[in-house]
Amino acid sequence: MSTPTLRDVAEAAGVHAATASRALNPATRGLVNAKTARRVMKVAEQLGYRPNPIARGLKTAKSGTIGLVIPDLTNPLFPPIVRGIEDILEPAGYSGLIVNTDNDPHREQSQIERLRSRQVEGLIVATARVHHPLLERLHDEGVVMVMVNRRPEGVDVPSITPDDAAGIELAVRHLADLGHTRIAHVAGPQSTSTGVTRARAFRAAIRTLGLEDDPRLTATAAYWSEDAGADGLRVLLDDGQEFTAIVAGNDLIALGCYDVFHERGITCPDELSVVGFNDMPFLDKLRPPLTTVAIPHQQIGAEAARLLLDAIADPARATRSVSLPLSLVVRGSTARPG
Amino acid sequence: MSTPTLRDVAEAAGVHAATASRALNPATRGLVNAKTARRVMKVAEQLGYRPNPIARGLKTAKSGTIGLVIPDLTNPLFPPIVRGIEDILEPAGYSGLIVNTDNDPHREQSQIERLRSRQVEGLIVATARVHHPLLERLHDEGVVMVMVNRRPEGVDVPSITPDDAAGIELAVRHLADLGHTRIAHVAGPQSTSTGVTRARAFRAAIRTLGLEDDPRLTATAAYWSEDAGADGLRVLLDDGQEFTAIVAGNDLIALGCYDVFHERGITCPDELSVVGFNDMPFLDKLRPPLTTVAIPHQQIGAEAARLLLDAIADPARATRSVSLPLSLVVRGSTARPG
DNA sequence: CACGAGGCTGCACTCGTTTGCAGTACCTTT
DNA sequence: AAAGGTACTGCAAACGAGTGCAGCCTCGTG
Repeated sequence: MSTPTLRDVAEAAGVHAATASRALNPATRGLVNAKTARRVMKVAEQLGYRPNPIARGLKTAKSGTIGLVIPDLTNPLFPPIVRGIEDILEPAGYSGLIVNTDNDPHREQSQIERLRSRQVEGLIVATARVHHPLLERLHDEGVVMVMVNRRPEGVDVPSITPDDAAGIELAVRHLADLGHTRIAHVAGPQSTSTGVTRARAFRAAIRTLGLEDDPRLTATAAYWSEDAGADGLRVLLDDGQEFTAIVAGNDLIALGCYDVFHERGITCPDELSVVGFNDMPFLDKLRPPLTTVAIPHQQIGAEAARLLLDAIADPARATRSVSLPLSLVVRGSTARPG
Repeated sequence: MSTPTLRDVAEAAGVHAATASRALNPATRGLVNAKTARRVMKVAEQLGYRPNPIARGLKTAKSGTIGLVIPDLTNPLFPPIVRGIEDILEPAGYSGLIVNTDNDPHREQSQIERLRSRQVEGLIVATARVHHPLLERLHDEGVVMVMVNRRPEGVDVPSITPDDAAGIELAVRHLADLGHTRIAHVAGPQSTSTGVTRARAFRAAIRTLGLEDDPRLTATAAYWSEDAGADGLRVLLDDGQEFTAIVAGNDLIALGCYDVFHERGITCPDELSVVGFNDMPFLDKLRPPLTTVAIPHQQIGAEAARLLLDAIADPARATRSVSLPLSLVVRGSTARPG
């Protein structure tokens, strides 16, 4: 026979199913005789009874699942975030349902529909599009959600973001400490909020540290990609700019810089230092290993899950947002200027 | 008000809930008058009706979910597999529930318990332990499952595995074609089935290609790790063996070889060629980019999902197992012998 | 000793959907 | 015109657990 039901337990313990239900539920256990409760629990244990969450969900309108909306699990950015989320969800008795949107708005919409029809109790959204009417609508409909890696615009939704500005300052300060004075920035696309924030933070850090604040030392990559990063650095180089260090908008852009080094016979870190952003896996395997700003992905995920659970428990609570501190991982791509 | 229920639709369409149910379900639609069916469907559409899978699951004892048991999502091996699985599951109306075991048998057990109590209809297991009493028990209890990356021992369960032997032969043949005759192998731990299979395949390939079959050209790494790989190569080198190319048990071991090259001033590929195994992400970013055998991770996941869906649809069907062909990705770490 | 008050427990209904069975109406056939 | 079929449709009972309500028993109190 298959898994025992509540009735089986009740029968075996010689009580009514209702009593068994109350005995097994810590919240209602006080309503039943302590001795009876113990007996029921023991029988349940012996029979290996597991409450059927589907049946429970039907009655309580709670599914015990939450939806994780991400662009693509294959992007190494997300697995640690997901892991962090699951680690919090699991002890709380929740499970995560992952959907990939591939950054396609239609897919995103239909995937979220799927999640909603599966009765998820909340959403953790990690997709990156800036303006987002769908999310506004969901929020209006009372769907509980939390955003990750991006501060929502207009919508009153809690969010978890890395403190980009502080991270950039960490990078610049590290280079300044090494003795660099002319530092360049290959920024990410200025159509993304991260790209803008980091570029702005770069200039701010340069100024507060009293370094040379030359707008010509900033190039912009068209995409968050290796190729675009390489192009960005080439522009700087072909422009005849002089600099001894580069702060890249993210790790992929830094990898693009590596390609240009190779192509033009520049040695790193002797002639040019680079620091990346994100701390993707395997960066320590590069030659030279890349110095980068590490984002606490797992912690971000965990924090997001905690926020969501709070919001589910008490939807009225004021939305709060968290900005997590970053750290610098110093490896071999940065050194004193030659 | 919240999402409309089947009864709401039925009422709005002027029929009984049972009729609405039949009209909405393609399988039973033939039982109801075509005109009525159309009306019901139109009303459902207008009201934005979404069947509640929880209620449906309660009645049909099908949850529409399947469990994905993996050691750690953070390991870059798994995201593509998971992605491949989800891509098949989704159009079939299923969702995957991911759990991480961290290779801890206790955790594995409790996680699988969790999945079962959530009424998953099947399991895709990608954990690596060799002997596995838990899985045998589950199989005996009639739990439908599929194994990934590992052929089950003793248990009669379908599995999807990469064709390791063919992959190794690809690597050896590539090196032979380049002109190498004395090829070494830094094997993975011989306590793992993959380690054994690949080492055996290596010797077999050497012989079929008529190369020098010298047992002293094989060293064994104690773990699937960079350090262990480095140690393996050092043994070979210190032994005074002569060879011009290395087939590494996997990419991490190959990375270990890179470390030794660096440490002893050996240039790759001029003095020594290397080929890895797995095609981890970012291998193309190394200097030199690593030639390696690529495993079709996503396809493996997809195939596993297909097999599982088949098994769910028809549990009686004979278990079949699939071995997927691999391909060689030629990059910069292999060249003609100097 | 009678009565009221708790403390427990059981009854029965509910959640939203599916499905066997019974019924109705209409059509065909003899 | 009656009998039998067919094509629908409705009724009601599930699935497994949660919960308001009523009833029972027991104990304490006046």
